[in-house]
Amino acid sequence: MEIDKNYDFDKIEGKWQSFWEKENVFSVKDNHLRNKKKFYCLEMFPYPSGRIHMGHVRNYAIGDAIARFKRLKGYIVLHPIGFDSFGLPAENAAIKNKTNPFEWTKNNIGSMIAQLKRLGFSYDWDKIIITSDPSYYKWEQLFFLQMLRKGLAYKKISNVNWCESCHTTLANEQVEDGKCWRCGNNVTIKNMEQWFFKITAYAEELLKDLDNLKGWPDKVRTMQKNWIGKSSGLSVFFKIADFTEGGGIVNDKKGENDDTIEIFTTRADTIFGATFIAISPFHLLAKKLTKDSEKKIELERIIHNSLISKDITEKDGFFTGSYAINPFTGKNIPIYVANFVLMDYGTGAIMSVPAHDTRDYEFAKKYNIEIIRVIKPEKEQGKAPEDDLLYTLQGKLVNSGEFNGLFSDEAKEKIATYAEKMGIGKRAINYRLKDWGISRQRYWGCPIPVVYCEKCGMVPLNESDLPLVLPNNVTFTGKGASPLEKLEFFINAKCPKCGGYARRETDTMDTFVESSWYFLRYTLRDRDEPIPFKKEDIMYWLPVNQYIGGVEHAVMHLLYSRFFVKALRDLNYFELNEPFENLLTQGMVVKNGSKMSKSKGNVVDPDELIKKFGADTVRLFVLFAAPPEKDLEWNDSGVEGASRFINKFYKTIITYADIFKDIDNDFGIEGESTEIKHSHINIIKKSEINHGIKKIIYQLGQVIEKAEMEMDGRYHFNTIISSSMELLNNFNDYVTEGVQKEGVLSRADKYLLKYFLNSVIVILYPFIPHICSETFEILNGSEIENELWPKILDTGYVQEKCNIAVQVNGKMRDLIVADLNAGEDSVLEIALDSNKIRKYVAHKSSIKKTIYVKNKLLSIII
RNA sequence: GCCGAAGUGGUGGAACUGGUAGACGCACCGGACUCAAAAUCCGGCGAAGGCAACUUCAUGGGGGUUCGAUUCCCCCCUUCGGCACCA
Repeated sequence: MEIDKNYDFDKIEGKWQSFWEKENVFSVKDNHLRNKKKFYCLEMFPYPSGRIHMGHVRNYAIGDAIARFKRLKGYIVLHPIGFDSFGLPAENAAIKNKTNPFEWTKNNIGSMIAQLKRLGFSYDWDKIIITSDPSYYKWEQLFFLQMLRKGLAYKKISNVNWCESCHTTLANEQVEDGKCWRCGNNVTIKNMEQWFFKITAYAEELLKDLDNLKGWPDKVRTMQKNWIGKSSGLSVFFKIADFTEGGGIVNDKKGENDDTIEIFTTRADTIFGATFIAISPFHLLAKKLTKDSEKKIELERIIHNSLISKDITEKDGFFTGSYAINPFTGKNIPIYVANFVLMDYGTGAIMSVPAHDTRDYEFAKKYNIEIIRVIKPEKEQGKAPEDDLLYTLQGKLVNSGEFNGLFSDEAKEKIATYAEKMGIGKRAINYRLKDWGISRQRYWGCPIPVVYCEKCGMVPLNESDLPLVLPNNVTFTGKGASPLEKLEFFINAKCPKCGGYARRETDTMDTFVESSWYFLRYTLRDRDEPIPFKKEDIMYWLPVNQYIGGVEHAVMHLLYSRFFVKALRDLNYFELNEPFENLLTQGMVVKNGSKMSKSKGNVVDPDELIKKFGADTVRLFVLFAAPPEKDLEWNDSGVEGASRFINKFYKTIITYADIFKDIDNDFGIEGESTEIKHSHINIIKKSEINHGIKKIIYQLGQVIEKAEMEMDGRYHFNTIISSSMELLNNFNDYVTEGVQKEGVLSRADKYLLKYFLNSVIVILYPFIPHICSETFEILNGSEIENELWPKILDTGYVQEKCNIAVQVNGKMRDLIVADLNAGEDSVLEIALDSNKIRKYVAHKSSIKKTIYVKNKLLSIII
């Protein structure tokens, strides 16, 4: 082949990209390799916005490095890509530009595929997934029906989050700081009928299994743990007193709960200090107990305010006029409606202990409610007099009858036991996690396969009628409800049960549903098979060995996916508990300290960079500039540095290509382990090897080892790359200077130098695959894809001398040279010989103690 | 407010289980090549003092453990992230 003198990245990258594509190099198709060890490498799939941005480049460069490395290590690697193609932007574009979401999405996917291919990622393109395709969401609809049957999907009326700008409801996880996660608009509360997935049924398992996810960052595990928010405590029943200021409650005997309020507390030790009951404005009893017409207006006002915003700026409430009996003190305590009590946590009612809870304290102060102290700090500290009334930590019980003198923990236990014995309470566990609201009042999503029949009510579609295809010919006004509601031909349906008229569900599913199982679908080889995936494939490929994506999905996507896998497991699809074994959350790409965004004008366009420097350079910089979990500060001259290295690398190879042309790679070193030896024709004697070469081969060995370690989960590619740069510098130094000193290269030397260069090429291949494919071909005339990770060679290199740091009284005073593995005595001799040391240590007799770390350090204490 | 992570040269970042702080880049400075520039190559590069060899100080600040601390412990400061009336 003809070798270009100059590095022409366009030509080289184009050549290898079309080779990879034509030969389908990265497609996993061989079913007979199943006895090989597998590796499932997955990056979070993108939304097809139309353009790849630097965040994607980073995410996929990391994934590609891992995938390519594992192939070199002999694994059979599944490395797929797809598009999370349902979602609002397509619909918004349709409204704004009068485009069709199908067309818009299709075009975007097309241009993004081209960009991904131009970056040279080693995807198995045969496995591509497009979630807005009926062949994909058909299975999602099937899962929905099966979950419905199992009670894991259900519909209920409740207060849900509503985003006015996206014109749809949102799941709890999708509200950040009281705002919509997508558009940042303020979220209000609406009372609506909605579909839910019963993720709470798995709360305990989702929590417990976090402990097994050792390959996840602690940060993400903690976030999920806090999100699930398990707390154990006590449910206590407070009887409502018969006599009230308002004239007594009317017990209509409809429910026996009418004379009892159940509360939940984690601080049962403070129950003697409960001086009022606070109930949520949405609590059933709030209406019932509020008789007074003025107070009814109060209640309406508080409810109204709670619906406008999730934020409570000030504590607000009123006395209902009724009292409850504290079962421990027997005293009547007032029942308040309070805006800070959440309806959807616990029972929607609390016992309020103003002396020991900040919120209750604030409320009690505002409404002049009695404050009784029942916990004494273990150590009284000097505090301001007002603060004296509020103490929220644990301590010793006072004013608590027979429980006086106990410490909080013990008291909680005893009080719970007592309550259970007396039938006035029971131990209870509550979770902060709420069921996953999946209804979206939008068009561009997976249709929910149910109808509403006038006679039969809600009826699920027959499985054989799936997919329920999202209609194409839709007009977008951008106003009011989902366009589906106006589509007569879509809405009007036949009831699967009675055949009568039925109205179709017009809500679509949250797009997080598609991303909750796409990693399972990738495993299916033949997409025409009438199944979502094969159990056998799932059991072989899953769990994903390495998952890579942004930390912004720590709770949403990653929690939903874990739930989905458990739910599908319980629908008997497979036996798998967790989808993702190892998780890497990469940092953002930032410029001038802030996230790249159009509004800040600091966006770096990957296309322009590729045009100017090539894909390898962009990838190299992205991996070199920072370890993956950290934010990456963009730096234009840093990219030039990466480009410089790649040019130098290319030049080095072509400069020496001629020397190594006829040197084959099949050789062995005398004394090498037996199983390789017999196949070698050429055995090198250690004595034939130049010392300088032994040295760089030794250094190479250290880098191979280090790279293996990093690729085993820490993935600090930046250190591998910097060591490789050093290796190449050493090589150049050796061939320009060392050879002159040591004389002509023997054949043995050439074997080793070629091995050296090939090894460096292979080490760098995961990061800059195009130039490594090219240079490997130049040196060997074959494809690097058939190559394996380099073995460490023992050339018999012995580092005869080593540097030893000498400290006197803990301060570094000199660096001395000693024989490798020299004993302490001889090292001390050399140290005492040094002028620098002698300045501090005049006589050997003045040494009190020495500490010696072999080949490293001698610490002298005088 | 609560929980968590991180603070190292001008800059991005190295430093495996406590053992030579600043690897490898970038920027900058000097030199070579050139009519000149770019590119490339060679050299320098934490701070302060000194002609110098060298000395002192230095991993956000303060303390501690240790012969020895960027690394372990305690307190504080700053930045970032998560949760935010979850009873």
